[in-house]
Amino acid sequence: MQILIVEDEPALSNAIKKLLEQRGYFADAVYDGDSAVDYAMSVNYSLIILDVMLPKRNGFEVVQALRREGTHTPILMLTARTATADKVQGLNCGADDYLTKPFDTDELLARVGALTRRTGEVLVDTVRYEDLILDLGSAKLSCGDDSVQLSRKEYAVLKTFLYNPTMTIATDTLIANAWGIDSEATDNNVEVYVSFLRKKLKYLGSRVSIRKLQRIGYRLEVTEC
Amino acid sequence: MQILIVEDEPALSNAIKKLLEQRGYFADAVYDGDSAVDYAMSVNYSLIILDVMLPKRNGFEVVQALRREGTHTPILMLTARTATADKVQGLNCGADDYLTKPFDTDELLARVGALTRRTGEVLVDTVRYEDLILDLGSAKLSCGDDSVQLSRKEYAVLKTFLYNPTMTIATDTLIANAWGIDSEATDNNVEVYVSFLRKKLKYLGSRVSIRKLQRIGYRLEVTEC
DNA sequence: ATTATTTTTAAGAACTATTTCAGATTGAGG
DNA sequence: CCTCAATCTGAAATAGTTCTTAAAAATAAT
Repeated sequence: MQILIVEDEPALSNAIKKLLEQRGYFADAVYDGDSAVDYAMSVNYSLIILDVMLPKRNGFEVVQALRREGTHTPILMLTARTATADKVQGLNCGADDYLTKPFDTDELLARVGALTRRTGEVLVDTVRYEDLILDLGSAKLSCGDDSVQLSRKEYAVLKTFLYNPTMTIATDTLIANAWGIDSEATDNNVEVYVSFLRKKLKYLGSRVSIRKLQRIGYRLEVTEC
Repeated sequence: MQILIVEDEPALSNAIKKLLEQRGYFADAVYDGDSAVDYAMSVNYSLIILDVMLPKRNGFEVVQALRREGTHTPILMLTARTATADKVQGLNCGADDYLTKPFDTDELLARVGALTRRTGEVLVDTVRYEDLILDLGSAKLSCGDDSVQLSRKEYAVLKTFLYNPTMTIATDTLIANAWGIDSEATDNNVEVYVSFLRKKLKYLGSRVSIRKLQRIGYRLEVTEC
């Protein structure tokens, strides 16, 4: 369960991130409206927590931009004021819920829970492909009777593959998804993590392997037996 | 789709113009910075391809002038050097992408595609001819049930053939397309790659073969069976 | 604060692609 | 039929990419 936090005040942003991670969510944090749109368009988040007051583009503009692009990800808006006007404007322009600062952690978690649970009525918490099952909650990957725990990055990389099992995925796309759009990560980071994942896939004895197409990208491959 | 080429070296300018026109773009060419600004302000181009080194005003000055005038047309900068400094300066002053010379035609077309696609347009992802299917995403060539992976250069050469399946293609054209407009590649490079491709076509059992017309060029040929 | 785990960085090995070269082969013109 | 230039092909040399490992740095857990 992946959540995007859009909040320019680092202290608050970190606090929310930590809180969510404690509860088993994966959270990315960005600090302005433009990055928010970039991230939200490239990663399939289950929820976006969005401050109204932001550099570059304010929260309302971000919501509008995302909805215009066809993203249905639930959005929880944060506003510093009690102003009902903000609430109305927020909900009008496409947000799903809102919360005024300061709020307590229980309240935040309750709303996060409500909004993520709602995603598509059916709660999808695993991704399957061939003989692999990835548990999105615990990041545990299993194949038959065996299973291994994935680290956060391993999970992020593998998830990109499993969501696009037939596509060849460019290294840059993997970096954008797993490390972040404007990260400093290099091809070598991807190589290392692909290597980790290959080791785990081999250990599990899966039919699925990760193949490299030189200078193009990586793709899942299924070996018939 | 209208493109403005700003390049003072006539050979390169013409080559780019021809290439773009082959792909269905309309291209205007100008040779100095002042004309570039004049043209860009009076015609609504979808893209401007802009050399850094220019008479009268250099590329950076042109970008700045255009952005100051409120033009948002995407700009692709060309620079002769690998200098990252140029790239940074270019992107800082408002260009959207940049390319260092020498570049090959695929790379140019890919970037032109990326920059003009923002304004809509669909992406074709295979080319077919007779019994051959070339997957443009993965550079995989298939024929019936069999398929082989092509290398970068094999792909570039074969694609030129498949885009012009009935034409006789001059060796120089192949060099320009696959190695780059002002590259050092010789006829022998082409010969070697044609040889590689013939081997793969034979392996696939395709009806298509590559025929040499002495001193003229190469052409695809289909053998009836 | 210490320990364990994850992530990043770096370096060399292994692998793949490309270029170069030399000899073999082909084909046109005498 | 012979000769010369053009073309083809295989092999070696070079260049470029990807993989793996280990150690360092950062982060999380105890």
